Amino acid sequence: MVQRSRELNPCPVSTLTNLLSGPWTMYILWVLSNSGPTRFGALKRKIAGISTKMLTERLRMLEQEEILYRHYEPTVPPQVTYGLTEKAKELITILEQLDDLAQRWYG
Amino acid sequence: MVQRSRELNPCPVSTLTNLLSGPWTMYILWVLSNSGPTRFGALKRKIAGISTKMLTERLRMLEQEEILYRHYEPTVPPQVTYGLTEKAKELITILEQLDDLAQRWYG
DNA sequence: CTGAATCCCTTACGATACTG
DNA sequence: CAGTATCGTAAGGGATTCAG
Repeated sequence: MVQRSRELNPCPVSTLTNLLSGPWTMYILWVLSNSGPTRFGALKRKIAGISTKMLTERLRMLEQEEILYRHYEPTVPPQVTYGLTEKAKELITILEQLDDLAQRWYG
Repeated sequence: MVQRSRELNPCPVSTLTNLLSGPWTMYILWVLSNSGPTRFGALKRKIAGISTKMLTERLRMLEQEEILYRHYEPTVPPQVTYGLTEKAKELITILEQLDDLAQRWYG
């Protein structure tokens, strides 16, 4: 159900939370927020335990929502860099508040 | 992975986002926030499509985190009411911001 | 290096039936 | 009414392999 489409569920909040609810999603945003634009391999290393499949899957999804961008450099070997868009930064602001809360509750 | 325990993952934000990432979780909070304390059956009706199992499961989890409380009234038939705790209200504040965002992005 | 494709196994989840 | 118990299925996600 994580992947309910926007069409099937017209509620805006659901659209957003369904997106964020995916595994690793918030964590990916968090890492990109702290590290700035990051290449695929580096991202995978920073997110210990994530599989290639999961990482690409989540990146595609976030890219599609224009929450992050993908920059492809056709060198050999190719370099692909992911970074947050302006849209993402609004989201990050909110995630930072979640972080504050988490610190107080569990920190 | 949704259910990673607090012990295994010491990061506070992960603890919180793992909790919120569960299916229906945010939606349940949302409904309780809008409706005030609500009985089990009513809750189930308001959250169209959720199964009994899922609902109880999520409720137990949120109760354990003291994000909501469970009030049992031993009448016949028994009445059980769920409501948000003070802790939850901090969370709701943040969820409201997510709502704003969602409205602007998808609304 | 950055993925796409395949296989395979686990578990999450829904449906159903039953209890205090 | 408010759940618990059991079961079966669908699919989510890891490991691995291959490709541009």
